[in-house]
Amino acid sequence: MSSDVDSMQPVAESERRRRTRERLMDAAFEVFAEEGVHSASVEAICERAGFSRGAFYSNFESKEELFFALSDREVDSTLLKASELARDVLPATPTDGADVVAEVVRTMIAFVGGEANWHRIVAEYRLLAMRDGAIAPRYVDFSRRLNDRVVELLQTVTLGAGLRFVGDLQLISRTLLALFSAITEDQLLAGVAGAPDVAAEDSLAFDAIVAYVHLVTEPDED
Amino acid sequence: MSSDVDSMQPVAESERRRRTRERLMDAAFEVFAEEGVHSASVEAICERAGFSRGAFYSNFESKEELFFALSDREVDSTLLKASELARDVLPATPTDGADVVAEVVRTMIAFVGGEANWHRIVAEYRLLAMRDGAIAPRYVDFSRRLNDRVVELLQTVTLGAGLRFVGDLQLISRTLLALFSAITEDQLLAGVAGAPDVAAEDSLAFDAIVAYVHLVTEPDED
DNA sequence: TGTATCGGATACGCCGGTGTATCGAAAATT
DNA sequence: AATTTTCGATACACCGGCGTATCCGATACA
Repeated sequence: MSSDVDSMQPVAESERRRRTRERLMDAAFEVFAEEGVHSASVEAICERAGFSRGAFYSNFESKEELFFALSDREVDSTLLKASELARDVLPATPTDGADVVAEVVRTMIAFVGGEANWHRIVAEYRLLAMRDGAIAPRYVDFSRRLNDRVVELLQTVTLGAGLRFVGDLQLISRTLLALFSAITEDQLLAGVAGAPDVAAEDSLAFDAIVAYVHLVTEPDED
Repeated sequence: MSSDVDSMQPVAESERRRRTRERLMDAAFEVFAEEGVHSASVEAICERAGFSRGAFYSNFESKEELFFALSDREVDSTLLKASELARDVLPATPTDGADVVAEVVRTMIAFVGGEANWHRIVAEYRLLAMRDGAIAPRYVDFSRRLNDRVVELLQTVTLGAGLRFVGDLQLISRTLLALFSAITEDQLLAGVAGAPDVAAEDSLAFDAIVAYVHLVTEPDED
């Protein structure tokens, strides 16, 4: 028997193994975004990562396990970014524009909108959840945690020109998330079709969200 | 040469052929919703429809062509239903409840919310469009036409207790559509996970939409 | 430096699904 | 009723991708 009876855990994976898994997940992120989880072949993922299928099956049991590992990693990263947005980015937004709300919305779009592939993956994650009872709880949990994070954000943040959110923050957060989804989707769709670079402002949803924020904010007596 | 020089068009398809195509589309509708367009095999669709693959390739060039034909059919049907909603269903909504807005929203959910599979297909349609420049324009067109239809609806409809929408109807429509999407997704997700039958009211998005409608309506001086 | 272990590469057999070519029955046409 | 046309069924060859078993080089350890 082992001399150390306490170390029965699956023995911390080697650094090499960890790197390999990361590279496979990086590759899967791209391939999933481009082709979709179902169409993406294990072969394509391995090729992108510069590994063989042998490496893959040595690190993951199946494509599904890889997808779960990947989604966990990206969900954590997304929640971290949301915190960062509330803590660092939003407070630094310039407040000299004509419409402060539009400025803030623009800032948020710029912050999260660049991640086109992540939006594609979230959209597919949601879709998979709408079909598969094994995936649904995972996605719902992500969705709930993201909403909670945004509620925190709304609680702590005061917009540039002394504007403050009023009303039920849960509901406001839910509405904002729905509208932000709509904006990023509009942008993706425009990008995928002809138009090379459309500004967020071109989206109907952009105006919708600005109008909405105006409805649910009021001057903050400070 | 033909005696009738004018009839060079692809000669109206036979009734039999039309029925076969319909049955194949019906089957594809289900299979696409359950498994997704990519994973759905032509074989599975044919089996569901009670045909062989021979029949399929005699009627459609490929799975993609079938998908386009199907989406056209369903998009038309959806737009028709939206008109029906504005013309027949909404005017008949009871107005005796405590919260007329909630009542109207419930009615609309009941009207469109039953179509779980259609929502799955729309979600995938959107996702495919976000990846493929050939599909994007089709989806954007659908999305735009649906929004226009809802704008018409908002223009003509007056809610039960003499409430009227005020503000930019385009933006309101866009917001409502985003929130309705959110509600139906919440319901689907809850259904797919454990919960057998959750009421629309259990969705955070339901409260969000009721709150929003209150924000953008005012008494109609009639 | 020798040896053991680990981790990725290679090679193999297998299967589901594809698209086509051919055939036969049913329907339309005369 | 005879014949032509239409349309779906059947059969076939083919391929991409899968999962495994085995091998071999690199790395860790003594």
